[in-house]
Amino acid sequence: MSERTHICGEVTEQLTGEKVRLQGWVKKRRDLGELIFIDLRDRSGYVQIVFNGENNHQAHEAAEKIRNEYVIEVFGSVVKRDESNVNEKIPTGRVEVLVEEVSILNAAKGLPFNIEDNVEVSEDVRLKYRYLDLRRPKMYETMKLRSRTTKFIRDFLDNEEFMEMETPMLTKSTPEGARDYLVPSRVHPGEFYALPQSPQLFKQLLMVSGFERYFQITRCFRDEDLRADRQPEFTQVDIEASFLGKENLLEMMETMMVKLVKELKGIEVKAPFQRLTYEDAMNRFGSDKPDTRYGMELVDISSAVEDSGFKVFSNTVKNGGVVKGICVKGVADQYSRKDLDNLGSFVEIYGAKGLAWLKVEENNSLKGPIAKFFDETEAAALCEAFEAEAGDVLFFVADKKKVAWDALGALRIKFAKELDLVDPQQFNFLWVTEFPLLSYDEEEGRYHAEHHPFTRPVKEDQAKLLDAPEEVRAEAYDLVLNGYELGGGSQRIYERELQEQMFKALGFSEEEAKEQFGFLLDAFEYGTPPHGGIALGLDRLVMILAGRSNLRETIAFPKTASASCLLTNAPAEVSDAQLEELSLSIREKSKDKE
RNA sequence: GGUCCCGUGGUGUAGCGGUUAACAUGCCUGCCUGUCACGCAGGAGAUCGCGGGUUCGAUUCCCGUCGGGACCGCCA
Repeated sequence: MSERTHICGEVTEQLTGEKVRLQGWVKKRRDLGELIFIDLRDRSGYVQIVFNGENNHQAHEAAEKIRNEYVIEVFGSVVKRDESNVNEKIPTGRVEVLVEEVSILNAAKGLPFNIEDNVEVSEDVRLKYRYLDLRRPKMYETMKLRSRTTKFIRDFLDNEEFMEMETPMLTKSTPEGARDYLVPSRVHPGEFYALPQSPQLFKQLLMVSGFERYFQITRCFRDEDLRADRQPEFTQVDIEASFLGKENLLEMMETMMVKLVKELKGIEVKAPFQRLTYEDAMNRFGSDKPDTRYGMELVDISSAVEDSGFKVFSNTVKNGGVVKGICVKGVADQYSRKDLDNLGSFVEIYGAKGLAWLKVEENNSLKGPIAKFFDETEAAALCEAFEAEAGDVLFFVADKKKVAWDALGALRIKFAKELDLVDPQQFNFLWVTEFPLLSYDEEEGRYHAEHHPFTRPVKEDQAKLLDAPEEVRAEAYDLVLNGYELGGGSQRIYERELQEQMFKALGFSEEEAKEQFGFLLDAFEYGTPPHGGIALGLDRLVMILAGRSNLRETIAFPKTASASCLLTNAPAEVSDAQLEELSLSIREKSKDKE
């Protein structure tokens, strides 16, 4: 077996007359009897190779045995095709390779599915045979896009004098945040490491150490339920910098994203990015990660309907709730009364008790089950509030603020999808700022950190940390792209006293704080620079760049919705000997044997 | 933890209270010298995810379970 001289995709007219040796996979064999065509594929594309029984009996005979996805090597000459035989659809379609020698490097069984881009295969089959799924050119392109993305980011940050450093994967479980993946210690029976949810503490310690600019493209683990855009292990671009204020950091990130999108997608994005406060984002879009590629913003009509004859609205406002709505343009004819009524069950998912709707007709007249509650003046006021015209449909949720936000925010997204309002070529970056630092957890009866416990409170709000925690805003920022949270970060606390106050606000006793985070508190006493950072979700970024809506498409070997791997069958039971070594015993599973 | 959708030859689908379980594609065999979604002829291939129930009879209806997916909760 000799080395190949070329890759399939580069066999074009320039090579006419040359001898080439190619190696690759059989994409397709077309057997016309004495004449056999094979499309030979490698990572670069494919080229047609020809076996002519008249000219080369031996090679032709071998070709008769070749099947799809065999790996073969051919030696032959590149010839121009007759004008009538040119295949304009592929870059190599003006030539073909006349085979002189062929050898089968490895045969292939019949595959569970064809290696083609337009897969008609269910995802579980794809995942079970992921190594074949990844053979599809589209998957190759996605993985290549991912590789180029990380390369771009590395180069950019390197150029900004950031240093790539590694932090432990076997680390300590901490109380705040997501559920940890635990790793039992053999050496310390009964004790566990945790896989990192993020390198948060370590990167802050690196700031204490004086590295000033750190980054890492690293795996993080969170043992929570999955979603289309959430995997239990995912990759973060983790960044931290000292002496670099929030504004400078955000500007740097904007530059990075603008250049990245330009380089990888050829799309121009303008900086600075739009900024929304958390409150504005929720009020206008019902989401802290709004997709601003389309309108349909939420409108608050609480004050307008406070004295409305429609008791559902007026009573909600009187009881401290809100009435909010969205206007969907020009769809009155597309949705029947029944369709609209059925949307009620959609908003119920988000805790709403119902969805009121009104169709707008000429001269601000309203139509629908609740239209009778609004007189002419009120109807006109509503239409004005929504800038509604004839043919539009108004939807309302009257409830607690959060329910109205969630329900209408979700409805807005649903309509945008249904009505195809989204431009896939548009990249709308924005920053969401001024998140609340803390939120009250009813179940646990204590506050927990919205971002994480190391986030710096806004300076003016610091005094309120212990008296009015819910009013304190965080020096935090989320980067949002097209309705996805791409990343988030904050300026950090770097003074022991403030950090101690924060732990106190979170309901930690002094002992607990010391026990869990003593090393950080101690570190803060040895000269800690002001610092802050951000972490970007690489998988999500690639997903959006690739125009996919599912994270599994951007990860070579992803997990299913129930966090298992169909390829390796992980997770799996382990031997008693392994358990013994780790001083573990498994509680008897409840088996419903009857 | 919860809600919803899906599970039928290798793959993707159709189907129905009693069928010879249909179609496409793939596969196998034969024929074919200009195919590139090759064509033509023939053929093999399915305990209808699993368990239970209803029924004279279940792939079909019901319950459970397992697997896949979407979402709510959860995810600092």
